[in-house]
Amino acid sequence: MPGASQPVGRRERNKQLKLDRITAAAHELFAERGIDEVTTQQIADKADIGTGTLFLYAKTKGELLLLVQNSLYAEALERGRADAENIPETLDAVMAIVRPVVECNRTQVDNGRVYLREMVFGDPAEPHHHEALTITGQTEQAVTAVLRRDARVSEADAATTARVVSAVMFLAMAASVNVAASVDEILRDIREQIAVLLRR
Amino acid sequence: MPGASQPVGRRERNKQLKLDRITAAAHELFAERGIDEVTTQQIADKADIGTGTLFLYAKTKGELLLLVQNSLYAEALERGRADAENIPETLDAVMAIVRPVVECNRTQVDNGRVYLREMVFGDPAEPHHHEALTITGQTEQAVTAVLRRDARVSEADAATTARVVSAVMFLAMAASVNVAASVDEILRDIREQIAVLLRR
DNA sequence: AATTTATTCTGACTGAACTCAGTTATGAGT
DNA sequence: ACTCATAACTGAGTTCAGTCAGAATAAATT
Repeated sequence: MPGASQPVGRRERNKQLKLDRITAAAHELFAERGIDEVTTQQIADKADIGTGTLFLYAKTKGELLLLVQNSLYAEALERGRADAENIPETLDAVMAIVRPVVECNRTQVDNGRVYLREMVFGDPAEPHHHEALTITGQTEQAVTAVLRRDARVSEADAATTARVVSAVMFLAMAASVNVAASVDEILRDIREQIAVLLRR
Repeated sequence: MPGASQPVGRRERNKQLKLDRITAAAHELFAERGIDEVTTQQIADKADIGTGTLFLYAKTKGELLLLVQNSLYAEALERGRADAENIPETLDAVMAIVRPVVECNRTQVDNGRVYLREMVFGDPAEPHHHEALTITGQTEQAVTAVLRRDARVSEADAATTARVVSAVMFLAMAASVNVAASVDEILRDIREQIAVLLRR
């Protein structure tokens, strides 16, 4: 019997099943109505678990959003990373990484903004929060990698520049000034700032 | 009789008095315990008004924090602006503007972070929120003015660069990674990023 | 001065996130 | 199979920000 080396009891299986149900329920409701129009009670009901149980799997409602969205951002990053490889010009390559992230973020504006809010102000000790930060870190690394190909950017500055890019992205997506802005408008906004950053 | 041109009735006077009491109460309690350890009920009690009245003067608890702290940030900006005037080196001059703001923000870490959170994610239609954004705008203008003195920075780029500086400041102060960081550590962090931004 | 109108105040109430003491299910030991 | 210990679950209960229908007060009008 394959896999018998790791004895996985009913406990583990049930836990995984519940987590799956919670993730599915939260994902669906958040996508449909936006996080602010959904109560934790509704998620618990849809996942067919008790109220208290929900909070065993995610300490806060915000964590629940991170749980649901992290994988989407990870995919977006992967797409951007691939796109960037074939683009020689530095600014264009950086923007190739940025674009899918912004698109992902703007699928639902409210959810996107809450996601960012949780990332910066949430509790880093929580697992889903930590994963979100990891994705941001990987995004910065991808940008760093692109910058290293550019002779104008000193090796030492690449990582710092990537952090700045990250900060610019964050504010462009999060700022209430931009709540009504389209993906392209936000991308233009970000591009302008990164252009100045790279101009030397 | 001077001032009779603007008839100020009991209504107006009472309103001002109440606003003053609310501001004082909130200021004191927030400073003492931090915003998260204070309930709106306690503020109302201390200001000697009803619960509902509080929310006539500030729509949310967050707005209350903005109401209380805006003037402090405005003062910090003024100090920085003055300091920057006598500093010829661009990076140092920018940091002279940054420093008092960071100091102000770090007087009480939790309050400082919530202030930033409200600024980015709060409702821009609210008056105190709007004022906070104005102060940020003025900070960016002060940075812009300093940058314009630098021949390396093109006139057209100055304002954009100032926005980037603003984004860097925001994240350095807000990020949970830095909750335990000292003012000097945060300043070093910001300086490093701005240095790269200005290196050309 | 009395009456009407408009504004401001109020605290009991609501809604929703999150908790916790008690219950139930699982697996280990005998 | 039975017992015990531990982990997982539960929903009534708590807390607190924010609301709202009605009371109170100030101004305007007669």
